[in-house]
Amino acid sequence: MVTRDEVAKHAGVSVAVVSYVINNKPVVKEATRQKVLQAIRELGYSPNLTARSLKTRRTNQIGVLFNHIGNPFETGIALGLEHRARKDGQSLIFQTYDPLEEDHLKTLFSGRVDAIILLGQSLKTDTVDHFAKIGVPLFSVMTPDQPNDIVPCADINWYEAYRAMIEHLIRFGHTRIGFMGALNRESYLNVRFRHFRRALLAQGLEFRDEWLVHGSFGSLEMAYKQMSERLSGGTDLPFTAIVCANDLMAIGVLSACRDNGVSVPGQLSIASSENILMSSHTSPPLTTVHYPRPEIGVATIEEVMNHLNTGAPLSSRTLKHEIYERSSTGQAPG
Amino acid sequence: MVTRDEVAKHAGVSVAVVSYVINNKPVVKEATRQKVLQAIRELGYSPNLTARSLKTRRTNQIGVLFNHIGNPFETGIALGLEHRARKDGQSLIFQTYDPLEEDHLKTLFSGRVDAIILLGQSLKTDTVDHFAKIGVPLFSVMTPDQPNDIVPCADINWYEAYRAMIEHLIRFGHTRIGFMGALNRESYLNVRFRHFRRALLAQGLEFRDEWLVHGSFGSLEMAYKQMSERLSGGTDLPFTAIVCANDLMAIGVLSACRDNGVSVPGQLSIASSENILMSSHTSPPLTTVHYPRPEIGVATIEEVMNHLNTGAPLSSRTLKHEIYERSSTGQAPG
DNA sequence: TTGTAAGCGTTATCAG
DNA sequence: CTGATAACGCTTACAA
Repeated sequence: MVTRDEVAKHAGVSVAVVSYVINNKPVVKEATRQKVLQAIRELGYSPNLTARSLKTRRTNQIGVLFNHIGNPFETGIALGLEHRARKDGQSLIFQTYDPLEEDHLKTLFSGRVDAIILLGQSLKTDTVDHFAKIGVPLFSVMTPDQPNDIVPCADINWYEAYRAMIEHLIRFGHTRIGFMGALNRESYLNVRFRHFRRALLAQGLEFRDEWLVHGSFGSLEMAYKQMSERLSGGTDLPFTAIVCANDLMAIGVLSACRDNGVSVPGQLSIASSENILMSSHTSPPLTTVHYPRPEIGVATIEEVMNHLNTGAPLSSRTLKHEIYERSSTGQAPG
Repeated sequence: MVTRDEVAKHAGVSVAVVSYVINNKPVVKEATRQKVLQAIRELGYSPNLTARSLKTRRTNQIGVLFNHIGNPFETGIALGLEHRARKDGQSLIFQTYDPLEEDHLKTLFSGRVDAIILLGQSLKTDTVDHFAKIGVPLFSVMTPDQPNDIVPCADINWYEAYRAMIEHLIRFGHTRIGFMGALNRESYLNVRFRHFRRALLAQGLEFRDEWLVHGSFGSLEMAYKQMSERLSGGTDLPFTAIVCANDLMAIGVLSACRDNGVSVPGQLSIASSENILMSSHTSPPLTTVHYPRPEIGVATIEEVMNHLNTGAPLSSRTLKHEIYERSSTGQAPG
């Protein structure tokens, strides 16, 4: 590898001058500056970022904790993160979060990242404290199931979103509305369920435990299976509409309906959450809560960079959602 | 941040001993080892990876160049990459590749990564040479459109895959088979098109230029638009079956058919490539070439790690594909 | 078995 | 304006 020393020698200047040129210090005489740039070009030199990081105590790397890279919702957020991070010259290190190996994070990221972005994971207090202590800020996209006061979040107002969605369903005459959530412990989807339930009750509707269907957040298959079981029993569904905590599950539910001869929205209205690209290409297309994925990714990086650069405290942000009414919801049967 | 020096002081040993303990050198007396471990625990110390990298000249980071993180095909590969990389203690740095900023890669990764994994991008010779010179190996998942002899690849045998797919269509009586490829210059999808065309000719069928429909690899919308235009013209399609270079485009084509009243596979058979999760949940489900995404990701990391650890030369690998016959293909009309 | 010290490639502080 | 030189936190001969 070609180092700064070689460049200095080649240009006939000291190593310091090379640094000045690279870092655009305006102190260098134009002539020497050109000499150095010339040498850099000739040697194909670029500064070793690891060495620079060690010295400057800035890695320009941000850790991002995925739950499941295969989930298009999460990658939609990643798109915004990456786009904005690139502008700021930050690289993202993607890691799949495994609760069983949470302690591993401490060593994994040690001295490697300037900040860590969570995707709704509920970290142990111990872990949170550790990063606070070594000065690595945490910020979460999506409110974790077990929120922590020193981990601010960017999210939408799920309560308002579901309130609007429920109103939409009520206009179609639905009064018994089910929900498909996640079985996973401490999933950020639990937050959505709690808001849904609260919004439902606030509208004077009831919610029975047996109206909660268990899906699994990364997997459409699980949703398909669960719904198929309910449908193949021969007995009628206890609800006329179901709201799914994410689109992947809604697509599974839709498949289950199709395979079991249940018409959507004729016999069952399906509403969903997130609005991933695919949700407008199912048949019928899904009515869903639009989650501003790229925007929230961008906002997250901006918030984090602002903190890193100015020391301003990180603070939570609420972004705007929307209800996309498509044809998977309709008049309640009967 | 707590450093190794503090640990040494706290444990009453020299800094070297701390290193020995951390790196499991078997030379340390058990008693001192315990003293050190105790100090590490008490101080909540973990070694600074940046400093370690600088010294060992190993970053344990691998750069991964995406085309579009939103493409589920690419994230499916990432899943395999990440899973295997984690086992080897490697972190992945994901970057979206932008041909306009290709030169930027040199500085971006300088001293930061041990290797770079491409997802079918055709890098400039200049760039390839640069990384060869500084000793950062390149490996590509998917054969680039402009392959380079010093960038080995992992891929399936597309020629064989399409040969089998075409046979499948011929059995249904199709003789005029279109293809939807990518407009993007130098996309890895061009490779697929060339193999398709060759396979078609090899079976004694013809291929006319107007049977090539232009999609765009990251986007289902473009495919939808292109196909809609062809369909809304009122004239019949010149082919009875179409093979799409990826599932995302096939889903767009399917949507276009649905919205234009074209029955699939009654009036048009749709075959596809990749077998992303969603391709089995469209209606009808898509007949497609199964691309072993996680496996190819795993194989890639193994190949790269083997090279990094033993110095063995990187070599290209061909993985097994499969044809998944589902209901989007059927008897040719007429 | 443990300690000392050189050096990885930078940046940044001081003199000159 | 430019040149020495001391860190940054770690690994690893080599010495003790």
